[in-house]
Amino acid sequence: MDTVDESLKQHGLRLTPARRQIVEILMNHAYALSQHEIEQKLTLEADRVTVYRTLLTLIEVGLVTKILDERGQRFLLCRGEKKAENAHFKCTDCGHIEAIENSIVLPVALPQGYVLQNHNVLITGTCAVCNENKP
Amino acid sequence: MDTVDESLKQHGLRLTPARRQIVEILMNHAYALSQHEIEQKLTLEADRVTVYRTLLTLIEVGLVTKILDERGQRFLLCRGEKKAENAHFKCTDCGHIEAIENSIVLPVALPQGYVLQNHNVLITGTCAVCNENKP
DNA sequence: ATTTTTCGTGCAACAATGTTGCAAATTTAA
DNA sequence: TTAAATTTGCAACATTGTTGCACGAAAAAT
Ligand SMILES: [Mn+2]
Ligand SMILES: [Mn+2]
Ligand SMILES: [Zn+2]
Ligand SMILES: [Zn+2]
Repeated sequence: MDTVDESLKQHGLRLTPARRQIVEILMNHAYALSQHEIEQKLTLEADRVTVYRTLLTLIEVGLVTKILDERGQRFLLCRGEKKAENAHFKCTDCGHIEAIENSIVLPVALPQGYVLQNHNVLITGTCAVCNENKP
Repeated sequence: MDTVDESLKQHGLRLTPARRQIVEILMNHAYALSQHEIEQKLTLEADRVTVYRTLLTLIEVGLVTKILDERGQRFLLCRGEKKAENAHFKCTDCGHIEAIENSIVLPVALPQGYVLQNHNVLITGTCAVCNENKP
């Protein structure tokens, strides 16, 4: 049983072709994918609602997390313990989105009486690759 | 000529009823409004496309900035020099969104070769008012 | 291995938001 | 007051999110 199946089993999910392939796709990408991008990378035929619900399920069990983009949401595998605690960087040139490791985003000083639940940080700019190609 | 008209003039925009009222609405709110919320607060009749384009224009000239929400974008007046450099807080109870003054969010240490352009920080949690009402 | 139960999927349908083209109306400049 | 430039309303379409329900597939029970 491979890593994908183990992950699904560990989270109490049934092994279905759609789940297997979606998790595998997310495993093979270091940056966050939109639902549409995931659909395009699927070799099997899956309805977009299936992809939608599969992602909901994966988030619910903690396998996947999402971040907010200008146009909708983007999904990526939870690595390690942290969910979306990292800031994410989106290159305005190539469009790739990646988690920024070691990014110190929080704690932010919230006003008195406020309680923190979650946060979403998207930083835009240009990545190293794109900056090299056009100096 | 009131503050609204001055702002519009200063940014080289024509004075139209829609622009006047939309800017006024944003001036009277400390938190970010969705396009739909703005529409609802208008007393004059304006097509949603007009609101859409008006907001685009206001952002383009620097009068307004937007932040990303789970469901679309939210708009607020630019105060002072800073655009959306502040973090924004959204209460999951009452839904209000406000800029967090004095929030130290950046600089985030970006990897070598990366260039920063902008950032968007949305923090979710519960606000002081909501926490008082339900302790 | 077969049945039963539980869960996942496809399809249809709808909601919300974003986006564009174009003609009519409005604002500003001449 | 007229002409030029800009803004608006309307129609139309795209994208994404969301739900109900009947059917199919996976896991559990027998
Ligand atoms: Mn798509
Ligand atoms: Mn609306
Ligand atoms: Zn890039
Ligand atoms: Zn609140």
